[in-house]
Amino acid sequence: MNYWLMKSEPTVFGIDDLARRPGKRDFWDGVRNYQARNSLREMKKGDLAFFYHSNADETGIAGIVKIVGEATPDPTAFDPKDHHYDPKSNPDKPAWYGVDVKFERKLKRVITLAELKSRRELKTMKLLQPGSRLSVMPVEKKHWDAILKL
DNA sequence: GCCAACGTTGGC
DNA sequence: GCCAACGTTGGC
Repeated sequence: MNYWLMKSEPTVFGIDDLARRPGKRDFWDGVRNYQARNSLREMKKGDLAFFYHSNADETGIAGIVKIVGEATPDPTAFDPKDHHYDPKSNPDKPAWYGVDVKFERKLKRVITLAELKSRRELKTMKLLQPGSRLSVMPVEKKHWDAILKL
């Protein structure tokens, strides 16, 4: 079982949008970066991911989602009307993928980026490396556990 | 709104 | 293959 971190802007799609429909699955689409895409394809059913709010009033980890469906081609890449449309992508050879996620729980409070940065034990997290802008990335178990203890 | 860091594109 | 120009991400 692996752990992940997935970013979204809460004004577009936040943890509350998931919390509103418990038990339902949502397709995590719109990822258009190859490294992030590769992480999506490595995800297995049952993996857990932190739901991270970027560009938010409170930037940080807001909740946890469960991966309930492994990577399948992202249909928004083929839809000219979609904001994430990729004119170069070809349905016969899909470049972009998404996974199915399900709401697991909200954290009692948002664990802010500032707090994550302040923790010595989290220094080596991928999220905190300078210039790290990936919207989907792996989280080491030791970091996952440490964060849940905050 | 600003801007640094990064990814992508395209000319050569 | 190099690299400048441009677009995007995301913190502040």
